[in-house]
Amino acid sequence: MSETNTRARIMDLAQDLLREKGYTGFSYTPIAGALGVRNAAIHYHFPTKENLGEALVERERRRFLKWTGLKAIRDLDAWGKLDWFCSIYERYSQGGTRVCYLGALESSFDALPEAVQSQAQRLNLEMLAWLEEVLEAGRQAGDFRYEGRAAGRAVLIMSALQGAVQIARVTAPDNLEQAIQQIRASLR
Amino acid sequence: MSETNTRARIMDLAQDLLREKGYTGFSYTPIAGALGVRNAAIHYHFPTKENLGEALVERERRRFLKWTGLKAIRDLDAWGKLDWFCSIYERYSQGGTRVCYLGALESSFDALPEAVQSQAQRLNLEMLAWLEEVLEAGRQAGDFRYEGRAAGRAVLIMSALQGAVQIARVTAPDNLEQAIQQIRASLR
DNA sequence: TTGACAACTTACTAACTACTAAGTAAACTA
DNA sequence: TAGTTTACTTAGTAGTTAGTAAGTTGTCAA
Repeated sequence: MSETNTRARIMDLAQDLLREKGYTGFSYTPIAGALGVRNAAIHYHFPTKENLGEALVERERRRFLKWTGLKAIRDLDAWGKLDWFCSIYERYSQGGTRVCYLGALESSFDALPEAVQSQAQRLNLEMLAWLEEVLEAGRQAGDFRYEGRAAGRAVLIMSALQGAVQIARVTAPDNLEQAIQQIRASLR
Repeated sequence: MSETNTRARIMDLAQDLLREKGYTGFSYTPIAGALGVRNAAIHYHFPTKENLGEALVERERRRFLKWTGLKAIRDLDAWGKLDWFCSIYERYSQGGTRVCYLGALESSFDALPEAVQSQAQRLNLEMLAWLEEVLEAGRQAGDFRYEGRAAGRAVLIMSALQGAVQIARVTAPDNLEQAIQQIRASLR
């Protein structure tokens, strides 16, 4: 009865449910069902839903920080970095069936427990800060062309990606690609 | 015991709750509490939550179609129309406390009853279609400058506004204004 | 081989969810 | 003024939610 990776499997299932139905829309029972395990087993690994939610966003933050620290990413030029950032959202979208973490959490922010709110806020700020730096450096290197502050441009691009995965899900999956093309076009 | 506008007051309260906590995060009880009325009174006006949700989005669709049909809006130039569209989201944001209808609904789309899904989809397509037309006409008139299809640009702008009200709520309310400035800058 | 521990189980609980049936009081209508 | 309708009420329902306490079993270390 070892199967120590149950914890990780819970998180993977919870992640999918969160990004399908939102934070208030997912519960322990379907996770337990999919894992062939009782409800209380989930509570063994994550005593409260707040713990699980926090762990989910924390893992995503660790992943983002790990990736952005990688030489392979750091060595990319400005366009390469932008493409990588957009590809995160293409993966989130999963062909128009899901939305991104922040989109799923932020639209029901007032219903989130405090620990989840603060993790979501931190992930948001970390992604925004990284993107701002890429945009600033890219403009200075002559790769990007845009007006105004890099911080504002970062908000625009991240907002557009977050909004586009949501809109793509209810209209056409292709709309995410449309948005990404336009983001690229607006930086030339 | 007349007070016939209870129906409208229910909708107004439900609207606020929906845009604070999302569809699955709001329930009849707090609405009844705020109105000083019993739970069952809400069910008298809206038998099911699906009915209430549908009525909410339908009303928003009617409003959007009414406004866009108005001479005052139709007579605006391209920049004026764009500004009006952005102002919808400034109103939605309410100083960074709420999100827009579509953002609230789309991020938990798989948890919505069918009637609400289809209303949300229709509102989305109607807004996108209107914006596309404005962008196309604006480019032809020489007001806007951008590359690629107008439909793609419409997705970009609407995605950005929808995402920005969400991001503004958890970071800084000012971020919506930053995004709007950048939308404008990217059309010049 | 014993005892501690990890990873569960069974069997619950309290609170909340959407929803309903039956009754009531005031207003409007024939 | 009798009957109908409108806008509720009281008093429930069944289902789901997050969470808990106490017991069970396999693994491993001393």
